Amino acid sequence: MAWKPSEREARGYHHGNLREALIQAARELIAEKGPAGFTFADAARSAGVSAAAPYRHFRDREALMADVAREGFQRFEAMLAAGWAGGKPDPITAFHNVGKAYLTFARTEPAYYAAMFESGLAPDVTKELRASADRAFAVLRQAADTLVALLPQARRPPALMMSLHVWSMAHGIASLFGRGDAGRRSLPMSAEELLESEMLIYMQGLGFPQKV
Amino acid sequence: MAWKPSEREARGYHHGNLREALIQAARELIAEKGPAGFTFADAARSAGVSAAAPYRHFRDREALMADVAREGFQRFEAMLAAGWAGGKPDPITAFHNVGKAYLTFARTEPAYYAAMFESGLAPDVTKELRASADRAFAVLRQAADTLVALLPQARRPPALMMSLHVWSMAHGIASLFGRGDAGRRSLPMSAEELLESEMLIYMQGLGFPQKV
DNA sequence: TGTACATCAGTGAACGCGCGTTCACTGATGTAC
DNA sequence: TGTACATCAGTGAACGCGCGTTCACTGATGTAC
Repeated sequence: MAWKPSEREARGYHHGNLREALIQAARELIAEKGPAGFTFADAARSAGVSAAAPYRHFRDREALMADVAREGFQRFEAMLAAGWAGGKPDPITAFHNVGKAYLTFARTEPAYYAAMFESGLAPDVTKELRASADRAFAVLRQAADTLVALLPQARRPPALMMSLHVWSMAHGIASLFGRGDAGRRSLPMSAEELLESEMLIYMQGLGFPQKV
Repeated sequence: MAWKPSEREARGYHHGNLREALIQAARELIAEKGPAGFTFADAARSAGVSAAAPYRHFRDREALMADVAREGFQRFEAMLAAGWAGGKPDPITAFHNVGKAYLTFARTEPAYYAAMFESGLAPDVTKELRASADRAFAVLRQAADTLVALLPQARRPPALMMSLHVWSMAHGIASLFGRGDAGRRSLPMSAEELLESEMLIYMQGLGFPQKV
């Protein structure tokens, strides 16, 4: 194995990117022990820095948590948008893909997901957090807009309502069944299958054809 | 104001019902500050007892939390069963009432709800917890059994799947919008209306008539 | 290119605090006779 | 009905620990000239 400087030697007195390193450390600790399972001091320790250092970047633990959540919503938005893919190959398939992307995010990024939805943070503890959460929801909302437009005018549900319905399905499944962490409830089918079938039945109820 | 003995004077050396008092104290603290927002010592203090006393009744904080959750599931089961009311006046109406009961529970008992679903407890940290959770779910499951039997045999969905769908809807709405605590996301419609419409569309998709 | 200086982002020691946990104890209660 | 005794459910003092937070400090970096 080639010689590698110790982390401390390598970085010297200044860390260089402590802010991001703390967010990263917080994510790892949340993934390990849940959103309540770490302290400000823990995060500093994980980042290889003294307990006083984080104060240069975050007012307190909550401010750090809010930034983890904000970053999470940004990636969440990107993931949902990638699922939607501008409504390709067709809006209905794309809508199902948004649902899949939702669950994939919750499964592959349980720490972000926990910070976003289970950390006890108020949704508008900061303007930035609120805005990034709204932008993520807007992806779902916009997909719903496109979908309802496929229906004859007389039978169009409110797109906002539809997007809230789908959000609640996906969030319900993700938080009950769809997480990497141990101890979740187990199921006779995958979370993805469960959401897929649920959305299918729901959309049937709205009068959508299976394909467009 | 009439003379009233201080709590300590009134109860004397022995508390009499400390176990229940600690569960009650935990509930109040959870309602105030969230499931992570209290310590074992806090609970003792709230119950008016020394910090060592809880050890006579609970191994640690987690054991106390598990008992709060267990008690919560028992009341939850009762509430859902009351909503179902044996399928009266008709199964479809009764099914909607189960959904309403779900949200009512989450709203009126946010502390129980948090202990049950958001405390980070593993669902089977104790046999008793697991069993009480299963009994609550069984109410929903049994209602679904009754409902699917209304459909022509060829179009019956699996009742387990149906009950998981409805559970995820209700849980999703409850945890995103339907709580008493501050900081939840606000909505253009009530959580109840949202769930009612969601279930209606879903059941339409399964081919249920509006009434039976 | 070199030097002086301001600014920034860390350190590490210190503090007070509350928590979890143990322990020998003690007051109250229940029961055998 | 009274007494002795076992058991139970509390007390309160003590401990070690880690956290949050402040502070004067210092090493590194950037910039003006």
